[in-house]
Amino acid sequence: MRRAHHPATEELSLPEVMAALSDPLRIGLVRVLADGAERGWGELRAPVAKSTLSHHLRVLRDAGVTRTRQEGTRCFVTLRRQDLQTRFPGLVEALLAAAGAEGVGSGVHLAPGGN
Amino acid sequence: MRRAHHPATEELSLPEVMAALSDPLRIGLVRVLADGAERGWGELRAPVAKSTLSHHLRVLRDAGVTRTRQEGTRCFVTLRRQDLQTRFPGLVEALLAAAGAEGVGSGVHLAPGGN
DNA sequence: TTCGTTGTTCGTCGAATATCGAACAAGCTA
DNA sequence: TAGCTTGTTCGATATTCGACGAACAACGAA
Repeated sequence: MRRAHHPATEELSLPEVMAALSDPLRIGLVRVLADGAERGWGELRAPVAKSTLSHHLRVLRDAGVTRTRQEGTRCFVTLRRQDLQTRFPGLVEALLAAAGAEGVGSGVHLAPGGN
Repeated sequence: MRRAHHPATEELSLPEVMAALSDPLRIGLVRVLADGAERGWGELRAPVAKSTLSHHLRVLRDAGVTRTRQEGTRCFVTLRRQDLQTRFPGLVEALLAAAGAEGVGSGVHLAPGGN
């Protein structure tokens, strides 16, 4: 579990962010994180193998969409909403609104018990 | 030169549109078309082979981002801004603003003489 | 130290993408 | 009809992506 790299705000790449946000599962993850709360990795439920989920979270992290904090053997994920808003104003809001209206990424949700 | 398929407004897929807009060259094409004017294919200049340009225009068209009209042996392209705004409000505006600020897709431009 | 938990990384696979040049097709034009 | 122009389509490559299971690494607990 090497320490993950997070691009600085000024390093965010628009095409990279757009690409990260072009997958339904990743859009679902962003939706789940949209309320700004920090979520535990294990709290995230998606219909894919955990290695696949790890991959998608890495794509989001590498693009600068999310931030991962490590605590012991656990990880916590947050949406870098302010950073994204600074660099690409309105983009995430528009995406979330559209995704919500369309039900994109609805396969992703949180563990019932708040696990 | 078969007649191209254009998805209806209600058929636009958010992930597909996001994917179409995740390539610098395609973002550049959208920027060039952002003023709403219809542009001739031959007017578009990009640092790629014409078959590659044709491919990118097809990706945009298939995703519903642009509309292609054929007139004789020539093609004219427009941005489907209203359709996109209807389905994904604010998305294209946010993208254009960010791309403009970042200079994304600046390799694409119009032929000097308006060809 | 020995487990058990928690994510990451690795190796692999098939599908998709970006790119090019060449060949092609559809209309004009001579 | 014979060219010319204009894009599209067709291979051919090279690369990337999404997915999986298995192996691994880091840490806490027993």
